[in-house]
Amino acid sequence: MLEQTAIQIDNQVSELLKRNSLSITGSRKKILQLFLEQTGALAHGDIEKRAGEKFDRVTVYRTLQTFVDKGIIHTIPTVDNSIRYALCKDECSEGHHHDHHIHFVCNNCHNTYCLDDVVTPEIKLPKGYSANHVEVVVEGICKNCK
Amino acid sequence: MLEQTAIQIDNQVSELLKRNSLSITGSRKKILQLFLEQTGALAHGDIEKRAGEKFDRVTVYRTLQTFVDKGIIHTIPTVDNSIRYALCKDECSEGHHHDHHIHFVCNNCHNTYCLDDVVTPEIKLPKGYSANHVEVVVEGICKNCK
DNA sequence: TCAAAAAGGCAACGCTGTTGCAAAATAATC
DNA sequence: GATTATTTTGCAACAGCGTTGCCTTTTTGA
Repeated sequence: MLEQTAIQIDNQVSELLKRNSLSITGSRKKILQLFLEQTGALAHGDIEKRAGEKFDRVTVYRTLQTFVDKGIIHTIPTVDNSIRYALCKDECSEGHHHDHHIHFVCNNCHNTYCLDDVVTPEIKLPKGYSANHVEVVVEGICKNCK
Repeated sequence: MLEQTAIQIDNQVSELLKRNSLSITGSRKKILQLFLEQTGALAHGDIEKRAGEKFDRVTVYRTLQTFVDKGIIHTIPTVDNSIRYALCKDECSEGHHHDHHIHFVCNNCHNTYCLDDVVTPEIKLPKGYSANHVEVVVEGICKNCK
């Protein structure tokens, strides 16, 4: 991956916001940047810590909600009941998430990763049940901690 | 399944508590009964509503925690970030849960079921990742709502 | 540049889950 | 069956998360 200058990232972020017809504001740019700089997923707490000195708690909540609504990020359920957020791949659009990948939580570094190349398996359900969506969360040790 | 009299259930509950070397108290009996009467899983809120008139919020929390510690119930993560609890099968013991089944959340009746017969699939992870535990939650329509 | 619209900040609130401590219930011993 | 030791409960208080309403500030678009 090529190194990007601050200005390039800034442009990338603004582009992304425009494409989703969102106003370009400080908090949105800052929070999107956090996601772009980050390989794993972010908990609300992480975001608040890193962006919270400049922005209000409420703004962070509202910004994340906006991003989820627009299909820019998606949520990941975790066993410890703390929602995490990660960037969606481009196929997602407003009100239509297509996160058919699995999620991986490292027990060592506690990062959450979207394993985009691992497709959720087919699950054979008992008679009478029909599936809409399958969520798979794997816990273990990630490649950086092994 | 045979109908059980109130006394039979009461005995069953007391037995279960004794087997786990727990004191037999009103709240524990009441909450265990709720689980035995119920096919699906229970959210904390459900339990508080149905047992909360007689017992304090805190007692419900502590009772559930005790049951989880003893391996009597297990937690189920959900997409909406509300923990649910369900009875463990007999193989579970103190500090050692073996819930290798998948969980099903109905989008219609919002019940959560343990599908004990559906085993969690093998997931092929990318190089460097190793799995400890796999959690599968399927959303859809259950057999009672189809 | 200016008005309209959108977003942010602040204060307040409700809900969830936790902790410490005293009172009550249960278990264990005689 | 009574008495003591242990466990559990209820109460009060608290911290954290997430939300809402309202007013101010920023952004947009004309």
